[in-house]
Amino acid sequence: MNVGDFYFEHFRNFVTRMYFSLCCPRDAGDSFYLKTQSNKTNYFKVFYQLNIIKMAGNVKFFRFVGGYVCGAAVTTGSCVAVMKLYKVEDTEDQREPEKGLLLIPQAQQEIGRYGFPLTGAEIRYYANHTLSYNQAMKTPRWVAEHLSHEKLLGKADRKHCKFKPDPSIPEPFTAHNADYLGSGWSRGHMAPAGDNKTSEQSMAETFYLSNIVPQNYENNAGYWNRLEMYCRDLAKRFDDVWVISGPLVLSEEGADGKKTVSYQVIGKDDVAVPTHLFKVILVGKDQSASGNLTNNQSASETLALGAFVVPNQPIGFKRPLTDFQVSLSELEKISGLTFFPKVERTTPSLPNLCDRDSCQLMDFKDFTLYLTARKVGSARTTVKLEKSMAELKEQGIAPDDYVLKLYQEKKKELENKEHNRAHLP
DNA sequence: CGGACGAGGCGT
DNA sequence: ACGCCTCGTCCG
Repeated sequence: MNVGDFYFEHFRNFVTRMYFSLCCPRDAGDSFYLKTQSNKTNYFKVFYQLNIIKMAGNVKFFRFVGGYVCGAAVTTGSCVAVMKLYKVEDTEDQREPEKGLLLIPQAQQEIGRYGFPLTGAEIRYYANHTLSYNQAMKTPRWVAEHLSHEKLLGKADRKHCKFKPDPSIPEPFTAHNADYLGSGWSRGHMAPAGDNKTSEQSMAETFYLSNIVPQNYENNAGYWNRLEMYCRDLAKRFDDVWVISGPLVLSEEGADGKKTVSYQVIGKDDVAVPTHLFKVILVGKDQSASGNLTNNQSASETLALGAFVVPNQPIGFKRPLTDFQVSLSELEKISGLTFFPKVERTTPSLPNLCDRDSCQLMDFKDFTLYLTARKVGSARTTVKLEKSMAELKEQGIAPDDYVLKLYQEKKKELENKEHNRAHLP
């Protein structure tokens, strides 16, 4: 195959794909997608939007457009133009491979006459998180978020939120609360509620079951919780923190040496229970103020990345986070995902987050003090208040100044309240 | 911070 | 009478 044939093949493929993409049903998410495409694909956007609007439902017109694009490109005979189109194809492909397209070979038109299978894996956008859903597992494939110091301030309260099916997920593919309740598994957030203190709306959206996976109770409230806290802590030391989290079902090697993938499903919807959870953390410092570096240069010099795979089971305080760190390429291989595709993969690989930062989770003492502070702050009776403090003592931990101050303030408040109530007429 | 669960009120 | 929701309580 010579160079000309090579480009022609890709060009033909592109045009064919575009043809089908115009014919396939598209959901509400797609128009949003168009608005968010990079400048690189601008001309494609215009073409797409104009024609989808003007010619909706007119198959003949689609054929005409296909021919027009084909003819125009061919007559220019420009390799540059073809390469440009090829680039666009790449972008589109990566985004929604199931809605592929186009023209040509008669054979493809016949094969796709009634459309190709849809996976529902398109990217879904929420106020403060983004995800791709797995309709077979009834869980997300991955959930992405961006943390910053400012975004973590706020008073939104999870007590006002409820777990519920994501209204944007088709009913046959969504999980329900009943699947989880009494199953022995808790509803574990991928994008944590605690990352959405600034907005009741964005916090409420993290309670959609599209953002939830069946998670071991102790893991959820313990180790994974502390990992999420560490991510929020990173936002104090770095300008930007990007986090991508999701479930995994990893194979296990049996006594006979055969590797097998096996996982529980729960409820009438058969929600898949992951064997592991992953979290990829990318941090960056904004150096735009400090110099004349280009964006790319500054990015490559200030980014650091850590990838972690944590078993979906109780994990104590003895295990350091680094025990669960894996290389990005390793995680990509087992997850089937390519993370942060816009970050240049040069050698050597990105700086290790755990070299640039501690990767240390809160220890038992600090974590227990933190929980005690929460309980003291929310105590509604002096009995509960004293109980929280007694528990702390039982665990051999002396209250620090913060807990002590909180305790004394709360004690006064509750004593007054209870005294008044007792003397009410 | 992360969760579940039971009692009681409300609508059918 | 039953199911659903809210609230309060409980645990790590």
